[in-house]
Amino acid sequence: MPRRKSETAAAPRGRPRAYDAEAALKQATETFWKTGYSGTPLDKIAAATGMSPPSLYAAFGNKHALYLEALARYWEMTLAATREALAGDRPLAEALMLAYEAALSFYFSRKGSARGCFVIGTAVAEAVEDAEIRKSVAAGLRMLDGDFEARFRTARERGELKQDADPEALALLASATMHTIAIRARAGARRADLREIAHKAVTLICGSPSGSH
Amino acid sequence: MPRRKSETAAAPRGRPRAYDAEAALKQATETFWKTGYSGTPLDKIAAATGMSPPSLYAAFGNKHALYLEALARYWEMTLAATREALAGDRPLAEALMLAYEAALSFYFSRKGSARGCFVIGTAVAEAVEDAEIRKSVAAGLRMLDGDFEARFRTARERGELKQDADPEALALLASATMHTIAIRARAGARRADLREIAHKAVTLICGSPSGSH
DNA sequence: GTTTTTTTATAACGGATGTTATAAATATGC
DNA sequence: GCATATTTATAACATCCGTTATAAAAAAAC
Repeated sequence: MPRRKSETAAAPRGRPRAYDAEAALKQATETFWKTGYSGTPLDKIAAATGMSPPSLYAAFGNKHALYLEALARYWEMTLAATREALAGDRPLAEALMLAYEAALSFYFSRKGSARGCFVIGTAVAEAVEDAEIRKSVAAGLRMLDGDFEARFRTARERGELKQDADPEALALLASATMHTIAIRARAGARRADLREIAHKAVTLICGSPSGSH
Repeated sequence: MPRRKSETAAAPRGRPRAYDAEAALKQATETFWKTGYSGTPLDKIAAATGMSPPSLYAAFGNKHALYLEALARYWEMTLAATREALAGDRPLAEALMLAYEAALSFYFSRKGSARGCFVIGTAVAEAVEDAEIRKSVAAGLRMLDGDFEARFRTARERGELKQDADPEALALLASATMHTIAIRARAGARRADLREIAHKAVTLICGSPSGSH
């Protein structure tokens, strides 16, 4: 019995696409990550994705739209990772450390080379003159703040924090810790040192250490 | 009585320079600040400084050397401002707030437009692929950490902090607060909100507020 | 005033940039 | 097999990029 292909729609009429848009976006992100938006010519994107410039334009519009898509996808992935780390019944300090560990796994590529945060390493540079990028950065930062604040609020309700603790202020310090790690990773800091920094920050933020120390 | 010109050396032989290298570097910095290193063509630098490309090359070498000089000068100025804020007999929380206020006065131009930190807004983007810029960023971050740590150490000696306080860890949070402010300023945050963030962070870092609240 | 020295302005250089026109290639529908 | 539809690869495009050659301009030295 000849089974249908897994795609729901019928095969389109013309020559089939030779690229996978999802995979291409991922590789484009990797390329922007290294040299930034202004610093990355479209040739490099074409080489990294294996797509020709016309295919890139057909798939994404233009360089700017492609970058915005990469930026949006990065926010989705990292915010999801943070939320997952903060969710669940883990103790507060453990949850925070998990969030920073998740971030570090983004900041260091699989080969171990430090590239830092995509947002802070590439979007922040464009944010002043590019309103769309600035808007994306501001919205993402707000989301991160909100996720941390919600977790601290929960912690206070659970009795993990003193009743007079300020969830908003603690969230700012938690975000700040994320930011400083992102910056330091791009400046060449070693992963172990950044983990240590995160641990020191978590210890101070939570009042008392959770694990060792 | 004909007084000598203030310059010590005798007038040089050829046609006199029409530019002031110091002022030009300042204007070049302002230009890089907005659109980053990769995003700023030399034409814009020439227009901002009023210098022709050959004069720029004679004065600074090339675009890369010019940027490095701007970066070095920025570090000098901001680190000096931080040190000055932290020096003296001011209470700890007041000294910290002064340091953040000094930073904010860099992050917002005289016309009030937000541009954030020059390092985080322009150098961090290049740091991954440019070893010289990365080195400058890393060194500057280390200095900032050190200045904060020294102040916290002094505070502990003076009894402003509990005897078991960890100056290194506190310095990391103080630096992180600086970094998060720098990022948010470039993402369009208002100055008053950033001042508020700084105040919240200082309150947490110092244990108890110094001024109001 | 002529020579020498340095800086200036103009324009050029080769190559890179983002984007698009053109035509060949590869699929479906009949 | 032929017409139709879509994507591909190649190359062109106008412009911009960082950098430098060239010659005029402006000062001191003699």
